[in-house]
Amino acid sequence: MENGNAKATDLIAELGFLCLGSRFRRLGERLQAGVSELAGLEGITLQPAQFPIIVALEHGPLTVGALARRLDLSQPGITRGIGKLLVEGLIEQVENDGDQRLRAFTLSDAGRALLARVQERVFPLVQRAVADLCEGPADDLLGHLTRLDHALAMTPFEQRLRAMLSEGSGS
Amino acid sequence: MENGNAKATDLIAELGFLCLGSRFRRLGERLQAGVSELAGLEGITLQPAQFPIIVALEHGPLTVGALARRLDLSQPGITRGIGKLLVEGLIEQVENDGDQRLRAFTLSDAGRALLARVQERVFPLVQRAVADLCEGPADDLLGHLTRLDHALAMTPFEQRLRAMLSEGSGS
DNA sequence: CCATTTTCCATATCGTGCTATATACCTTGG
DNA sequence: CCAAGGTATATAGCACGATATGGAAAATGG
Repeated sequence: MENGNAKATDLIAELGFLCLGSRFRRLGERLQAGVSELAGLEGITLQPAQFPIIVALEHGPLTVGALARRLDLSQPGITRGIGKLLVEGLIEQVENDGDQRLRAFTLSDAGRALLARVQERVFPLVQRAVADLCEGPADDLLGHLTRLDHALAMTPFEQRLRAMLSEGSGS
Repeated sequence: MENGNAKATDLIAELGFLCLGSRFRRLGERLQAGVSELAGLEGITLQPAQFPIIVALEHGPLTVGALARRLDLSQPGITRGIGKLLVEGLIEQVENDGDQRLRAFTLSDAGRALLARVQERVFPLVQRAVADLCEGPADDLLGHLTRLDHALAMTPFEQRLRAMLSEGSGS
């Protein structure tokens, strides 16, 4: 998105409940982009969709199917995410003497270190930035979404996160 | 998503403001899938992301850039959507004697007919289904999202739309 | 008036969700 | 004990958001 200002003419927002799917996707895209940029600034190259996976693995190994159920995402999506994390050496396959169909994974030392870093340096900022974003006179869902869209148009999420960075998170 | 029940273990939902991007995308995906299926049942093969484009063209031609600004989507996304609509004969390029960089499009007769059909047969059901989905004790955004996720897990959006179809929309 | 910059659109490619289907392993029944 | 069916994962490919970049037309300015 090169146009930072959503104008007063955002048709998808005007449509309200119609095209709400597009709207959610747009929002999700922007939020993930912000998280991704912040992580990059912290030297963390993880892509946004990998975060929930490593969080899920925090307390012990899980199989592909278990991850899919835990995150309520499709199994092929998990398989893909797992592949990336394996390549980056953040997770390891767990030895398994039993059912040979199962593939369980656990965080590697590098993965645990990265998760700790994420939890210390990234998540608190994201938490604050999103909470800020969601502030305001609570109304209905559409009101929330409109406020979100508008707030994001005024100040992109990445910028909000950068602001938190420089503001008061010096660890 | 083959597992219709989100369990009580949806980690992405548990994470609250963290991973909200993934959550929005998941929701958007499901809503669009429902709309797509409903449209299919009505004999309308449009993909969900095309709806806002044809709605935007309802009141006259727009250029690629104007559409991108109107819908607050990226220009390449619009170019792609335009391409599909052209192939299906739902829009036509407008003659243009002036600036040769501009490409403006307008609804064809088929496109206008389809839009009318969408507005009559699809949008009212979507409106009702989403409104139902969003009902409940209005609280904060996360409450809304949790309710949405949960409601969608209990009864998929497609099923809700189909219910509306059989219920009382016999036009 | 020509060179440079800007604007508009197209193309290439990526990330992340999905479905459908193939494959390999396990389980079960006859 | 083997055939049939079920389950777990992988692969293929699509939809739809995005960014980055290229080419052509227009605007600008020296």
